Amino acid sequence: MTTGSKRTYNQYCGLATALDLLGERWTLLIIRELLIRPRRYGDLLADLPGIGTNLLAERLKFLVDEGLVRQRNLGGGSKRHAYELTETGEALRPAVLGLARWGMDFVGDLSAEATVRPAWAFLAVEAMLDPEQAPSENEQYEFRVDDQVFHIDVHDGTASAGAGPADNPVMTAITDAATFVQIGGGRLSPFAATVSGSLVLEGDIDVVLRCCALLGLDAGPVRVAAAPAAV
Amino acid sequence: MTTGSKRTYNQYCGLATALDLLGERWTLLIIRELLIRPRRYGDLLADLPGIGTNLLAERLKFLVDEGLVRQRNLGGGSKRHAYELTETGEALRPAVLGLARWGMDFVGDLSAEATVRPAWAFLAVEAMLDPEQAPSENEQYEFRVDDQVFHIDVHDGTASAGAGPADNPVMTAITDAATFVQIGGGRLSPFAATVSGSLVLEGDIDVVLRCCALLGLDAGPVRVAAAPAAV
DNA sequence: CTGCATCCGCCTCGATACTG
DNA sequence: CAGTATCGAGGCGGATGCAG
Repeated sequence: MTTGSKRTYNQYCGLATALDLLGERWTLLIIRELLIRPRRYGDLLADLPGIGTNLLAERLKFLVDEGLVRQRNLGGGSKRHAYELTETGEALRPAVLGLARWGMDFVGDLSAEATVRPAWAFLAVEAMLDPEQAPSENEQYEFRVDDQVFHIDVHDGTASAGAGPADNPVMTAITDAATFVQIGGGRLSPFAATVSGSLVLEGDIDVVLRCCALLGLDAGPVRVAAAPAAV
Repeated sequence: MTTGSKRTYNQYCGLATALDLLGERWTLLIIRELLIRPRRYGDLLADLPGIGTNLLAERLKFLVDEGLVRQRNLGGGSKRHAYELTETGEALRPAVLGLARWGMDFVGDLSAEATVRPAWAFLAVEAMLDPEQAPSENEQYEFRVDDQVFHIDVHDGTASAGAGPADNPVMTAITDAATFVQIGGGRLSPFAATVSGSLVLEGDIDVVLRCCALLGLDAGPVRVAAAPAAV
């Protein structure tokens, strides 16, 4: 903190400007966590293994200064507060989801050291949602990934994801976070996951196929099982 | 290069995986340049001031190894080749444009040391294009930013950007790169830029307003000038 | 106990010099 | 022209300390 000289690309361009704000290590992962829900400092520290306490504090202070994040006061003591995104930070959601969608095709095999969090599955569903594929039926699909429950709501040809259970789901998917990411990355078909038992689907076969299409998924050889007449 | 240990977030998540590939310094700016057009090593070095020769070589090698970039052989000597994006790398376009669009609202005043390149204006137009706002008319708008010429083609309710001049433009915008970015970031209205002479617009006023809407721009008090009856 | 600040070893970065 | 080799500076990661 001597000269205050910050490393910058010095380019008059939107992408370079965005990277001057977000390009440093851990910054976009902090944004990801806050896109899921507001968090306390300790929550972020626990959900981002390896970040180091000084870096997290420094990044948060910078993001607050730049107006992407603000502190909301929780009741209790003076130091009890949560970090949450401002409107400006929230505006990053489509861009971050775009990167996440692209990266899902590159997730490798699950190693022993890798961190897995069910909350990330919620962002994955948002990232996979293809608005063009929204079915004409008004219906809801519910997802239970470990301890996280969220849903997709299709209404008047528009699909959106939301936290918590669905009001009246026509399909329910129950699985664990690792299986969910593997399916999203195309490394595992919903059919195969159902056979192995790591995914449990409740709902009509047509509904399941509609939901898979909405998420850009190839369900696997489900049709064959349902209609053995076809090759 | 002893252990080959690469710094990774070790998170089973699409965004973390994407950042393991793209999150290091300069990487996304290299992708940006290749999204505009293929480049030689020397071109990239010239268009990315401050990168350093070793970093550029290292990043390119990594991107080639990961399958995002490939080398295309140009005629001449054996060492004459250009770098271009693979299909996988090209798939980053929407995500990168999303970040660029977000960042445009944060570009500050143009400083003396800042680099400005007219080629970036092409990506800016792509990033600003709002498919929802495509007019019903089939028409083309041409842009001449310094030495770069590109256009928007609206056809059957779909708008797309392309390099080179338009076949039959109903509007032509002539400006410099700095002015273009300032307009895109909302720091300058097309109207004000026209008054100061840094932007020259040729075309019917209705066409200009349609083009501004397509790019998410507030044209400025143009209506007042065209119809002085209104306040 | 939570929310940071300080310190230290190491790795990445940026710039220059050098080679095919 | 297209990189490789080298080295100082600074960002990062982990442990520890401390204040409210």
